[in-house]
Amino acid sequence: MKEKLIELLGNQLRKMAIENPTITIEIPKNKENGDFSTNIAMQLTKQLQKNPRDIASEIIQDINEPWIEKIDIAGPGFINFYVKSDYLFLNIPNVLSQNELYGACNIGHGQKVNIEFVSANPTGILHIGNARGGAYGDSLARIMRFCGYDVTKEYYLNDAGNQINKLGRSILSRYLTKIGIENEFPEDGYPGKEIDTIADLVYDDYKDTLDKDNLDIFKKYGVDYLTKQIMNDLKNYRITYDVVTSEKSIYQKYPLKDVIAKMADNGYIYNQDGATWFASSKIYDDKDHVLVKEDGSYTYLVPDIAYHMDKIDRGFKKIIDVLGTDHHGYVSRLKSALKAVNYDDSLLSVKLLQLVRIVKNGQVASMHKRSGNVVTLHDLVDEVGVNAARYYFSKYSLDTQMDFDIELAKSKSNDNPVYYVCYAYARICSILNKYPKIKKCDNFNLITEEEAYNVLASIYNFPEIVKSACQKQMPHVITNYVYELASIFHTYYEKCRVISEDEEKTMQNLNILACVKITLRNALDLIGVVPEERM
RNA sequence: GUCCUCGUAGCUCAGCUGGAUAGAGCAACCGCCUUCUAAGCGGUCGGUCGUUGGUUCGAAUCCAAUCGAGGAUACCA
Repeated sequence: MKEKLIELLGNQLRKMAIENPTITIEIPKNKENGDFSTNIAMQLTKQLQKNPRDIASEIIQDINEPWIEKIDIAGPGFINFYVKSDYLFLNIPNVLSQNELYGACNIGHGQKVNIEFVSANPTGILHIGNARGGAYGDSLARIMRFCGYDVTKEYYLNDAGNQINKLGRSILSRYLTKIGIENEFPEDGYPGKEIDTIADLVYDDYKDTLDKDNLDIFKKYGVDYLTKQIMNDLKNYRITYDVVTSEKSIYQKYPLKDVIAKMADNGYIYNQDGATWFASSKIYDDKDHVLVKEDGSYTYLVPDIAYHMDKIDRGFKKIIDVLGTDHHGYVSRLKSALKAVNYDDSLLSVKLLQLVRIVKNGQVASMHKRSGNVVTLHDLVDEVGVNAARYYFSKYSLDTQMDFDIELAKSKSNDNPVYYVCYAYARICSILNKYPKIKKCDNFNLITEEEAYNVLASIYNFPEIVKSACQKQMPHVITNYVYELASIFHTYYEKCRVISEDEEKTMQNLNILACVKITLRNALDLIGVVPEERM
């Protein structure tokens, strides 16, 4: 419909000798302002040196289309179109036949996209901050896939380096204590309960035969166990990955020496104070950074550069990293580095999410691992369920600083709007289940209620909403939409009885219900929520 | 100090590539269950869009300054 209007307006403007105007058609918030609206007349005021209302009337003066009921010029110069509502009814068979594909499009044209998210180090189990990034990354992936992108969801597993050494030493310490050897727990070690569990596992297999020379065994047990836990927690949160890339494998594929050599060839490397530095300030950064420390070991940046080279080499045209805002300084470093190795850094975009703060008894609590306030993803899903958790985190834009109130989440979970939306779905199912066979209608002459039009108009908008969520890379657009559709549906439900003596009208209403069901389900799927048929 | 993000109703948030009287939910108050699920519906109350300037026919939206909150500025990852 929008396309039709744009074409029509384009023709009108051509008659006025205006070529290639950028016409935007929007759907007015207020229904009194028509079904569709454009502000083109106001945008042309400068160019034409005329008052916008005059331009508008000139544009519309000889429009005579059967499908347009009325055209108004309103306010400062908006052109409002009132379209015959047939187009809403025409959409019904369309929704029913597209079914789980309703709302999908192909603006991605199969372009290869890599979305990396969560990627927590396997040194502990996932917490609530990972829940936010996870919900975002996974939903974005679903949306982009729905829009025709070839999406790879990826987890970068840091199974090497300093953090893992710490992990190994932590487990070793617990193990030694267990077999009665006195030792001190590493000051910078990981204190979690799971460390004890892993030490037990090692003991089960090796009894008391190990000592500090077997650090590699402890590291391996730690990484294996925690990776399994992490993946399991994510799976229960409805997140699965297409690819898990291990840091170790990157070392083999891209020897870190070579990476640095390449940067050196391009003149971005210098030595100072016994360390090897990257002159990132010559590119995007305001500071230089160390790549090889005085003791000869690499900083985390080097494997990360290699890893992103790998992503580009694998042919991805869009590379999206989802990170916490505390990594914000890292972006210019990494982009500089990619440029320094002659890779196209514009392929990489980083989504920064504000950190989740925990509120306990009205107080903002620190969520540091040592503080004991860590809320794990596992517990969260246990307490409130996947649907509520996914919905909650998909509701907010990435740059709101979210305060997560533990008590609220636990005690008043029924206030979560996810139930409002799922309730709409359950109401629909309850009616549809009474009619195992629904005849597809092609005539909706008995549907006259405004509430029904509103439902259909909302459904009609869905594909646009999906596109916009995809382009803006903002899944919360879907969440807001789904709530609105549920609300419009509830109103319709209260106002118009679906089932009545009039069989034909009942059938026509059931067709509408089926469309709402499809749209709700498709939209919820994009944010990882699976509604129940009953509640 | 420098850089980034945010500041919208009592609370939690939408709206931000400039457009029509700034929208939801929660909270408060008033109505609605003999009929398809009341986890619902209808209504009332509630806003100097942090502040001050600027650009514009038009600014919550863009620009500058300023105040406030959070974050980044490691030979940690």
